[in-house]
Parts: sequence; structure tokens; C-alpha cells
Amino acid sequence: MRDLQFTDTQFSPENSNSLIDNGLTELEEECIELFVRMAQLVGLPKSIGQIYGLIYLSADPLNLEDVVHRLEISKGSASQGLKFLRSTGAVEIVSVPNQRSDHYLPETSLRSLVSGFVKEQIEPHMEHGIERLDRLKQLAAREDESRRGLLNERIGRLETWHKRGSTMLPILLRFLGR
Amino acid sequence: MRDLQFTDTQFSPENSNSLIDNGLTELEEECIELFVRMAQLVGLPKSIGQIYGLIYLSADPLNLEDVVHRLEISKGSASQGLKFLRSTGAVEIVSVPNQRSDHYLPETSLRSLVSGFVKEQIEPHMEHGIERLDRLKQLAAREDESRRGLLNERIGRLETWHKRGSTMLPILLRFLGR
DNA sequence: ACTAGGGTTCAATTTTTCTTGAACAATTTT
DNA sequence: AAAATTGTTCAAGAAAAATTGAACCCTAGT
Repeated sequence: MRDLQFTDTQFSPENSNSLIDNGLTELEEECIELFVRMAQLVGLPKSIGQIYGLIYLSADPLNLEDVVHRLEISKGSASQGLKFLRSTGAVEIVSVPNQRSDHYLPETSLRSLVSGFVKEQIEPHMEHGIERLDRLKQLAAREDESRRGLLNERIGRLETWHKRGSTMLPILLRFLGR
Repeated sequence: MRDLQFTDTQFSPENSNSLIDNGLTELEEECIELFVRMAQLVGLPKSIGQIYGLIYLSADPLNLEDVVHRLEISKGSASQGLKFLRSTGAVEIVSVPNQRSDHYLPETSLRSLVSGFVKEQIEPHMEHGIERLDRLKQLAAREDESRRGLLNERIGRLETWHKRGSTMLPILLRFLGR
């Protein structure tokens, strides 16, 4: 019964919500495309953008099946995509009465979205970064006297970048809204 | 004659600059790896990270040929990589006396690097974003009365994100050092 | 005007990444 | 306890992206 409103839309050609090929509204298509681009901009697979885009405009929570059917992607993709979105807090599970399946609602605060993404995708790298820098310093210490000056300067600069980055992130988030 | 100092190093096994397989110092390898990761983190091809990493630690300007030989990558890759790095201002061309070829020096200010990257890779998207948002608004206006509330709220939110993003970027850059 | 050096371009190939779908758990209903 | 529903995992296939190398274009030197 979940897509009554949708089949209904589908069979009303005079309805102003023009449909393209599959069951997506033109509006939905557009929104999905927007998120697909955003996803790709930050190096995430298309499917993740699609899924979030679909959920973003949906009036009521969608489940895995909804996602699979409306987007026409595989269950595997949808499952993995949702898993990722969950892990970054981009979607939230809600339970719908009389429905066994997990349903999803979008997190719509930019702050939370970015913060979830940063925590999952950026911070790990920042941490490894420290070790790498230490290693670089060690190696530089073994270099010829003549090169050491330049090397230390450059590596020092890298450390500065790293520090700036680390202090920058939290500030960025704070500024990104409540 | 450009890699005298290099062949020299290569044939001195007792030299503390341990060499791996090709002509790269362990230090260079490490630095290159660091930049390769950074590149991939922001969605750039490995080769670009390699090239910048190599140039970053180099005491003197390198040319295309240097890059090709030391990194063991194709001329095509090196050329394209340098083109990109030039376009974002990550490397600067300098001319070396008696050498016809372009030589490259790294830009080492984080601010400039990020700013160049943003200008090339982010800003274009931000601009298209405006058009997309307008389109979304148009489409939403045609929806059923009942859904319009939710849609307008969500799309409005997207606009907020966009505005925040646009005002954020310059501030970020400012904070990123001189 | 010819040649060599330096660099770019781009079609073909290789490599990497994403997606699929079928097998498998885990639950819940009958 | 069988059968259905829901969801995950992962090897194989498909798609996308990066890399190669050869053809080509400049410009400088002869």
C-alpha cells in the first residue's frame, strides 16, 4: 500500500506533476540530480546522492523498498547507500506503525550533515596525518646538512597546515549554523 | 645533466638517504604518499598528488622531464598534471638559465592552494547551483497545494545552505592564513 | 627551411570504483 | 517450524576515471 499516492499520480496525466520515464516527478528528478552533483563533488558515489535526494523531498518516511523501486537501483546499492547515510547521520530511522521495515527521514541541518561527513571521512585522515608528519621529520633529520634547511622549512609548513586544518574544522562547523 | 646529484646518490649505498626501487629518496616517497592521499581526499587523481609531492620537497625547480623520469609516469600524465597544478596556482613556472623547458616551483601557502582549488573546482558548482535552485522553486510552485508547504520549506533550506556556503568560503580563506 | 627539443592532445587501454544480484542471516508472521 | 519479509554481504560484472603513448604542434637553433 505504500505507494498509493504515487500510482495515483502516475495515472493522472493531466496532473501538473509531469512525469519523465520512471515514477519520479520532474521535481524529484531535479532534486536528485542536485544531490548527485553534491555527492560527486565530495567524492561520494552517485547512488548515495540519489537516495538522499529522494528522501530529502519526500513528505513521509521511505523504506528500502521504496528507494529501490522509485530509483530503480539494486537492493544492494540501496542498502549500502542507506548504511552510509545512516552512519554519517544524514538520514534517521523512524518506525512507521504496522510496518516492519525501517523507514528513513532526512537530516536537514547543514551543520549536522557536514559534521557527520567530516567525522567519518576527514577526521580519520587528519589523525593519520600526524604520524606521517612525524615520519617525515625523522627522515629529514637524516638528510645532508645542506638540504636540511629547506626540508625542515617545508615540513614545518606542512605541520602548520595540519594545525590550521584541525583548528579550522570545528570553527567552520560552529559557523555553519545551529 | 639535470640529475647528476641524483645518479650520484643512487650509487652510494652507504649514503643514509636510503633508496627504494626507483630513484626516489625514502623521504620523497613518504612526502609523495602524503600528497597523494591529500589529493585523493579532495577527489584529484593520484598523479597530481605525486607531482606536487615531488616538487614540494625539491630544492630546485623541476621540469616536465624530471617529473616523468623520477616518478616514472608518462609524459601525458605529467603534462596534464602540471597543467592542472598550474591552473590552480599550486605550482609556478620559473625559467632556468640556459634551459628552454619550463621549470616548476611549488606554491607553499596553504591559503593560496586552497583558494586556487576552490576557485577552479568549487565555485563553478556553486554558480550552477543558483540556477538549479530556481528551477526547483518553479517546479515546486506547480505542485499540489497539500505538498507545497513541505516542499517550500525544504527548498528554502537548500537556499540557506547555498547562501551559507557562499559566505563561508571567503571567510574560511581569510582565516586560513595570509 | 629543416631539425630537434619541449609540450599538448586524445583515442585506446588499464585501473579503480560502483553497481548488481544472488546467497545468506535474522526476524516475524502464519 | 515453515514461510515470508527485511536487510546485509560480497564476488562478478559494468561503468567511470586515470594513464599511457603516439601523433602532432610550436618555437628556437642551425
